[in-house]
Amino acid sequence: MLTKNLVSEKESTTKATIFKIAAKLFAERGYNGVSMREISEQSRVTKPTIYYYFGNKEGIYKALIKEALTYHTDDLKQIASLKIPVKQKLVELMKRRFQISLRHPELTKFVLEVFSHHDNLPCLNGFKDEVETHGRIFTDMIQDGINSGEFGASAKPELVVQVVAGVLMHFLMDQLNRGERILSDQLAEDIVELLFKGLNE
Amino acid sequence: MLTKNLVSEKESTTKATIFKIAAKLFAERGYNGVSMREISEQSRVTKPTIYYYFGNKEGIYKALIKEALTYHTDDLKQIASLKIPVKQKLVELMKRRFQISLRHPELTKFVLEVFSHHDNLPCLNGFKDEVETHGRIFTDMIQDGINSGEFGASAKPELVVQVVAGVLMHFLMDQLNRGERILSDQLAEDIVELLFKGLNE
DNA sequence: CAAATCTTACTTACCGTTAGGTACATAATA
DNA sequence: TATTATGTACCTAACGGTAAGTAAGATTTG
Repeated sequence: MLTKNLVSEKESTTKATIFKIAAKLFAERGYNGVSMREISEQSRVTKPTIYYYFGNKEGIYKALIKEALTYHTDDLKQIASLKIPVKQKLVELMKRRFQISLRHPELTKFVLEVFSHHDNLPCLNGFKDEVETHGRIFTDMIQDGINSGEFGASAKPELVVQVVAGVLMHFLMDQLNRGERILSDQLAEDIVELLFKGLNE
Repeated sequence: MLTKNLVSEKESTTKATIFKIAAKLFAERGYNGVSMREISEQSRVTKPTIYYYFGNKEGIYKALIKEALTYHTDDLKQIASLKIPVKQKLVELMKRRFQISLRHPELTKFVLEVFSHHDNLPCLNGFKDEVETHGRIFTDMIQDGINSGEFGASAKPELVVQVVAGVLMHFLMDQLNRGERILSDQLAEDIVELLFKGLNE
């Protein structure tokens, strides 16, 4: 278990309320689709209160990204350090990402937004290092699998990373955009199994 | 080759100019990140001219999505009808998507936006049928591969579709967000080969 | 101890700017 | 001349942001 909790799970102070409402709205309609007025109204505080706590619009947005990114990177680090086969690490990663995505869909949206920044917002530039760190931990993990002989040597590590990351993100996105629940521990296992065995078996 | 050309390749009428500029801007900063004023200025026409041709802001956006979606669906249909192994169809699909993404990154962004609608824009609801059609063609194609024994029978068809689609979209997205060129025919072949053989070989 | 001051957490009321959109005049074309 | 295409000038609503003020508690000071 992670030591650090999510802000969105903290006590219901004014700041935390704004944080949670903003997360929900930004996740629903994106940065430019949400106004400060709307956040303030739904948070049942006045606009300047938001500015008091977060400085400006980018301030809240960045705070939300930071929160989500830090959580996911910490989680990945912890998985990477486990003493289990790499294949199991992939399963564990998928399971956890699926779970957090079900529990905190808003924050998951922010991570996806940063990793696949559709609209290039001014805010996202400051997080390249974080993203790179995340990517490096992931790459090292796959490389371990190849080095130890667990994965085939013919597989190019960077390619594998991209494929796995792509599949993971796709399923997260799919869940976020649907009503019904599609993610499950079983699905995580099935996906990794398919990637491992390939289409031909 | 496809019979239908892209609007963005048509002659340089006022309407086509607006269309192209709008595509570029929306792709760069998303629906809410672009103003009609900006489109009009960069197109070097006045605002009412845009309204004359497209009705309102959603009008241009929908026209762009329609264009991109139709093109991609037609292309997929054509690939599905080819008399080659399904594995080769996947390679062909990836190659073509890679190529179109390099030649028309803006329109590719619209397709990705519809398929992975981050911000749920009001405009996107009208395209669910189109998306479903696209998905069904794709699913049928994979099912063919399983039926014919080309793919392993143990693989669940829906899962395979999701995995392949996820990987494809991931690489398209990655290309769109980078400076250097990463997509190539060779990469398309490598990806399909990896998916086919699996990680263990 | 009490008056004065500072600090925190907010609100009221407003700013200048820009958003999407349009009524109407005019130019070009057929 | 009728229709199509484009420009001028403007509307209202909403935007992000802020200056100024305040109620309540903590802290300092006489």
